[in-house]
Amino acid sequence: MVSPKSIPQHKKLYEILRRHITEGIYKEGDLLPSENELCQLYGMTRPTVRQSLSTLANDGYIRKHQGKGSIVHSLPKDIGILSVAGTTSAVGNRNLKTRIIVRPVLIPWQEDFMFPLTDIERESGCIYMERLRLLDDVPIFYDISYIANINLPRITSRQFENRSLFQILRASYHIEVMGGEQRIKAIPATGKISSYLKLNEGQPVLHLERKLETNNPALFLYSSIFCNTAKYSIFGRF
Amino acid sequence: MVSPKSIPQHKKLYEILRRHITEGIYKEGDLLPSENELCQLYGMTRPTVRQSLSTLANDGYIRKHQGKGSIVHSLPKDIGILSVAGTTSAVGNRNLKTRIIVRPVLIPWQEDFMFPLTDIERESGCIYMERLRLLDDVPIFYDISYIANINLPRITSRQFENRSLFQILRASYHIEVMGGEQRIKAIPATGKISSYLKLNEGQPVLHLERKLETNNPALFLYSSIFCNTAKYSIFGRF
DNA sequence: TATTTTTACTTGTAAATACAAGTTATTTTA
DNA sequence: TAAAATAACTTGTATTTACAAGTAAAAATA
Repeated sequence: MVSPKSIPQHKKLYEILRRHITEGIYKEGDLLPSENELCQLYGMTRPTVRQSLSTLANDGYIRKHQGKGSIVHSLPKDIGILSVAGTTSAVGNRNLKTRIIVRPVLIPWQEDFMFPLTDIERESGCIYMERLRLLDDVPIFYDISYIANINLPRITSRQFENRSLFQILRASYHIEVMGGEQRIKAIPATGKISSYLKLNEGQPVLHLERKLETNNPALFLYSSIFCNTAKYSIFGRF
Repeated sequence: MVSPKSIPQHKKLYEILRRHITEGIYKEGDLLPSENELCQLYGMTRPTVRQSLSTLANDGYIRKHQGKGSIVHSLPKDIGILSVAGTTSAVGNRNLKTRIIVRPVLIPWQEDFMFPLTDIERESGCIYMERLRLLDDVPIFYDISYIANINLPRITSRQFENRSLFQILRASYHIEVMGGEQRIKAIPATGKISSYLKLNEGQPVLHLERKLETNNPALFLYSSIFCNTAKYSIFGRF
């Protein structure tokens, strides 16, 4: 298993501040303590503090302004790495439910997979699952996930109801998503997709094909996501 | 006007390396010179070099590996900030054309604009233009742009054919895009959209509403983009 | 020869220091 | 009072130094 080792100071401060922002201790528009104040507070030097703030800025949690300070720029609540923004009103995180359609099973990779695979991935087999995610009991995401079976013992027997796949991977296997790539297109709803998302055949559906990189350089998370964007938009920052 | 001032060293090196990567001097998978070599080559200290590399990594041009080095991870050719990835084969940049549908004109902002506007933006008026972007003579993007008329003299009389809006803003006004946010949805093609993109009514179209931040904190670039994703996907990295 | 160990090189983390440059509030001056 | 200058903040840039940790090739060893 992965040992905790010693976590660098700049990462510790990053996690502290990120938690303070996401938990609302610092609210949107608030000014963070100045770099020198953070130095004193947490007993670090300015380069170390600046590295934490730099990461926070890159991740979109704050904006830095020379002469002013660091201003909190909190992101909308996200679902995994995706975010939804209501077209009419803001969406809380409360009414989000996850329904499992196909429990995690170990299967061989399909020949014509949407992304090229390494030999190691092919040999390891594919953990496959299908989920439906609902907002206010309206199906929004139909999500097909594919993960190479590399160092993920007992994953097929874990509870995925109302828990993010990312949360489980992070908590149980110390796997963190580092970045990734995706292809986006608009397609007409057909068969399974239209029935799961409760749309008429031919209605437009957003289709995302994504490959996520993790802190394990051999392990990628793949997913094919179909979104009903009639009521909600996908929201993104870059 | 914006004076050139003195550009920081880390930014200079960033630009040099970025150009070397995009121009193919360093190809995908190549190892960049080590940090110490770059220090010697460009007469900088390691923290300065590291800042350049850190920015390159954040922008997705390289990946850093402890003990190994920095590996080039070049992005696909982009169109503005958007990227396209062919579903069958890679797409070069050669066959890309831009057709102006509505030349830049100064108009008042519409009341129900897709993003909230500041008073300064409203008072400044809106530079409006419509463009169609074609790949191999097939219309892919129908692009409506809105820019607040803040310090952009003579912009309505510039040449936009086959030049990116971003290129012009960067070259003529020293405006650089820092980041932004977007909403994505799938909608059915209607009227003008279906005719410009040569699609049947009701066929799925990708709709992006984006707000881009610039190095001028008062200036944002807004655009509403309709994409024909029947043949090509929108490609993104994060 | 094959394995292990060592060495050299890579990036990562961290400190202490200095000055530049932008912002804001205060103070001074007209 | 109102404008201008100043001072006291803020973040930005940059150098120097040191050691930790990961990687890969070279050398030593079995």
